[in-house]
Amino acid sequence: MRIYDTATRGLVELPAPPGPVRMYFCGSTVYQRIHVGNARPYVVGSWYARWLRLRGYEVTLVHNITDVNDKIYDAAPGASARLASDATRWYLEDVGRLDLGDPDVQPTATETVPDQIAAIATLVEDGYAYEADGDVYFRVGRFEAYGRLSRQRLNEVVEQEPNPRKEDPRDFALWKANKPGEDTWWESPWGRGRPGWHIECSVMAEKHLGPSFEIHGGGLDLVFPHHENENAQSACAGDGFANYWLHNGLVNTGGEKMSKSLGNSLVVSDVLASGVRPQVLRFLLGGAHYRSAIEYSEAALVEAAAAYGRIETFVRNAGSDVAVDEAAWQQFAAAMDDDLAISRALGVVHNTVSRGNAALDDGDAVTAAGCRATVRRMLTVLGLDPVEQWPAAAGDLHDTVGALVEIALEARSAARARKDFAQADAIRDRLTAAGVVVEDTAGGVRWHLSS
RNA sequence: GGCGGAGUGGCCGAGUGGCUUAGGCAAGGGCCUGCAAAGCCCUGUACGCGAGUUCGAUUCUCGCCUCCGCCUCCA
Repeated sequence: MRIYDTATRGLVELPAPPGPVRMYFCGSTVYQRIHVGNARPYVVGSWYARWLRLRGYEVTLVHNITDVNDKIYDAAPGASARLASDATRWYLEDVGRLDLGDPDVQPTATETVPDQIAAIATLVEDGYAYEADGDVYFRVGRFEAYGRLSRQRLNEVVEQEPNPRKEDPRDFALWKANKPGEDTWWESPWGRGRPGWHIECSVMAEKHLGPSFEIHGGGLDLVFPHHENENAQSACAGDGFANYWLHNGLVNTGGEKMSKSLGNSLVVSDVLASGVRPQVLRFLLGGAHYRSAIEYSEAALVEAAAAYGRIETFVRNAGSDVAVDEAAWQQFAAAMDDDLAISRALGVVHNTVSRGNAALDDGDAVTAAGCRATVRRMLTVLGLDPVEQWPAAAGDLHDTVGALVEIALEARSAARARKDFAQADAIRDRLTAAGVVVEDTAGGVRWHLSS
């Protein structure tokens, strides 16, 4: 199993199963509903974890929730705690609707504040940090590896707002003294305040995964300064931090990155409410290599739905499963083992679908069923198995709905047999209006409920 | 200005020093079909520009152009 590591800019071989593989992904700052871009690291993290588990690794997956932040104060003056807890609930709802199974732990920054204060105190004691007027800053100069992850040159890093409290303009805040209007705060050895963004993640990761763990992930836009700073805080003590850094490409819309601050966010809950199926959204977000940027648009969504629909139709048409085609599975697995080369893996899926369709055309039901079993096994790893998504009635002709539909279809067949096409079409139209999609295929008449 | 990434056929998107040069979507032709849907078969010869290395480069090197991200909150 190979994985691309941002720190070394190359592929590295993961230790053999069972690992362990402990993974931490930066989740979202919660002050509004998550957008499609926020969903990508969630999808990528889940898929990585699912694949590693299938390969026999012991995986622990942590996705954090940042629920204390300037943005939250700004968005809800005087009611930041309330907004944070509402938005945390929204986050969990939205991410749950993506339907990929829950991460093992989803810690919040606020529940970890005491640990953060302890971590900051240790850094101060050891001389890596200093207090200044109720703020605490990390001494960047004390950590000689600073800049190595993001390959920034320290002297080129420009500070935007000069801050006279800092010893060095590149130092960053670990603890921020309470300011007027900031209505969520904690007591600390340095007075009232709240933690900085970077220390939150460091502490949440180490609390749940230990001082040293395998993979730290997040969006490509977090490499600098966020991950660089996390690394500095956590690695300066000499007990390590993340062994590998994994970054997903961004989701663009209209040619530029989707982000809350640019105001071009497309919110996951709206997208799903508009009728886009979660599996299509996942198919779109995962269809390209996880490290490249993807463009999110109406057209992209339509294409993803068409591509996924082809696979789904085949699974619907191919009858029941028999033994998996090992050769195809091996090709798929080889792509997945190569830093989760999803596009290549999906190519194998599509090839298997084509082979299955051709077999169906030739009346070779056994080959078709084998392809179906193979496709389903591949898609299950990605949480995309169509059968699992279908309403139970569609797969079971023995329940009430199925029995009624069967009766209607028999009447239609009889009408067709006596060339009464007007009657046959009328029956089909009635079924369609009732949400039952009827298809005449090489293998006979099939039906399913429209989504 | 500094750091990093990318430019592939109508669109999306893999990949490779030459070999059968993925795959999907869309398009055209054919087959099947009462119609429709689904499916099958066929068609399209692409790698930003300019040099260089090489017997041969889309793939390696250099230069250039363009785009994106980061350097400030950001998945």
